Amino acid sequence: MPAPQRPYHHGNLSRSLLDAAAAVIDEVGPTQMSLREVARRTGVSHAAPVHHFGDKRGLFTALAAEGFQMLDADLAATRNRTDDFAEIGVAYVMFALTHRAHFEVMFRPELYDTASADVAAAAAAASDHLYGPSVAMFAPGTDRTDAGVFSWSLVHGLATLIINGNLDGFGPDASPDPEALARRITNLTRPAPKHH
Amino acid sequence: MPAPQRPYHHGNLSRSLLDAAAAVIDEVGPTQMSLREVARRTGVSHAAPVHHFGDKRGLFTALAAEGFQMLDADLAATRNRTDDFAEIGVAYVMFALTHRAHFEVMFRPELYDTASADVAAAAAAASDHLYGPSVAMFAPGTDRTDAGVFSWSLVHGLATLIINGNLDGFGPDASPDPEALARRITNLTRPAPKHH
DNA sequence: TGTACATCAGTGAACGCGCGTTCACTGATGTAC
DNA sequence: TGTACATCAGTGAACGCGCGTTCACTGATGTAC
Repeated sequence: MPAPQRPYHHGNLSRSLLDAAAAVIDEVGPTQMSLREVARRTGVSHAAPVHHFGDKRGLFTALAAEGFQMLDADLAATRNRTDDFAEIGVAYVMFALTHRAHFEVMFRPELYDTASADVAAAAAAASDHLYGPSVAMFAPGTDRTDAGVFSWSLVHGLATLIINGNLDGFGPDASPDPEALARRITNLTRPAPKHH
Repeated sequence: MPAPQRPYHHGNLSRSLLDAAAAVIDEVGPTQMSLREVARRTGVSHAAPVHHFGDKRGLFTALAAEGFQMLDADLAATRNRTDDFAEIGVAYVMFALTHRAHFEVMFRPELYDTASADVAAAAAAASDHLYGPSVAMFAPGTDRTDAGVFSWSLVHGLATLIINGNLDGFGPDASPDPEALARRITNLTRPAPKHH
């Protein structure tokens, strides 16, 4: 007898559903993502996701948690290399661009369960990587929260404008090489070009 | 005979629909706004909007154009008072917070017709008010576009983080007085506290 | 080594819903003569 | 001043659609004994 083309049990459905969800969100945005489309792409009945995420909100919560964990990991890796905010900012922007679906979900708290312990822990850890190196950029005595909000706003705004396509057509350098753009922008926070 | 409670013709339907749309978007976001709900709130048949905007995209286009015009007016008024980027940035953030619905539509180009002449003209005028005062903040020779993208990212990011509720719980000063927060943040762009 | 049984993972039909758009229509308005 | 008629603005029923969720079910797996 021939082996069945696909076994009854998927084996890795949770993972596959998350990947498919990210792909759908990349294309149509989080609010237009449907569970049925995600199931369809995974080749599974549209009722199957219920067993893994409960409902749509559950899937978003899983994506948000995963996103903050990845962001935390990326920023930690960069910070392991340097404490220069400019580079950490570049890592933030690059995370947003390469994990656009996760990024979009993460910053729409109305989509998921923000009380989730997974989400909260990873989000706190990630934001610490931004806030920490920020204070060093400013005059002594600058409020730590203000410094953090400044840095976060800068890189979050840049990532958002690029993702939404608002920078398209604003000079030749805006789109083609976002990493170079991000590096130039975050480096503008330096008080003076002292380093050679 | 008693006067009819409401005349057959609305008289100001276009304006009323735009206002209702803004109210709905304030509550559920642009992607969840439905034409039927907008018509419902305006007290009019759900097919009525067609006569004024053609389709849903048309309504979004009208909102975007109106939004950029209002933003342009707000920034122009501020710039008439001062060329200090910090104040212009505050005006940008305050516009976003007080015209949240318009703001959200304006920066989702996929929702509306970006080729609309009304939109393009107002958007260009508004961004000029940001780009202009930005260069003055940086060392001579700084690229004008980079300086503009920096400033825009900063204030756009701050507005976005506040609107999305991402700053909630990040220190006592984050939410209660957004104008004071915005002013503190934009003032951090000053090279040194020279002015008394 | 076998067997009974609980549990887990997935199916497919059905539910009720709200949506954008189309359609034939009607009431109101304005303009040509 | 009156009348015909085109145009504009709004109605309400109907269309087809995709959605999230529920439901009774079945196939597969693992574990107790």
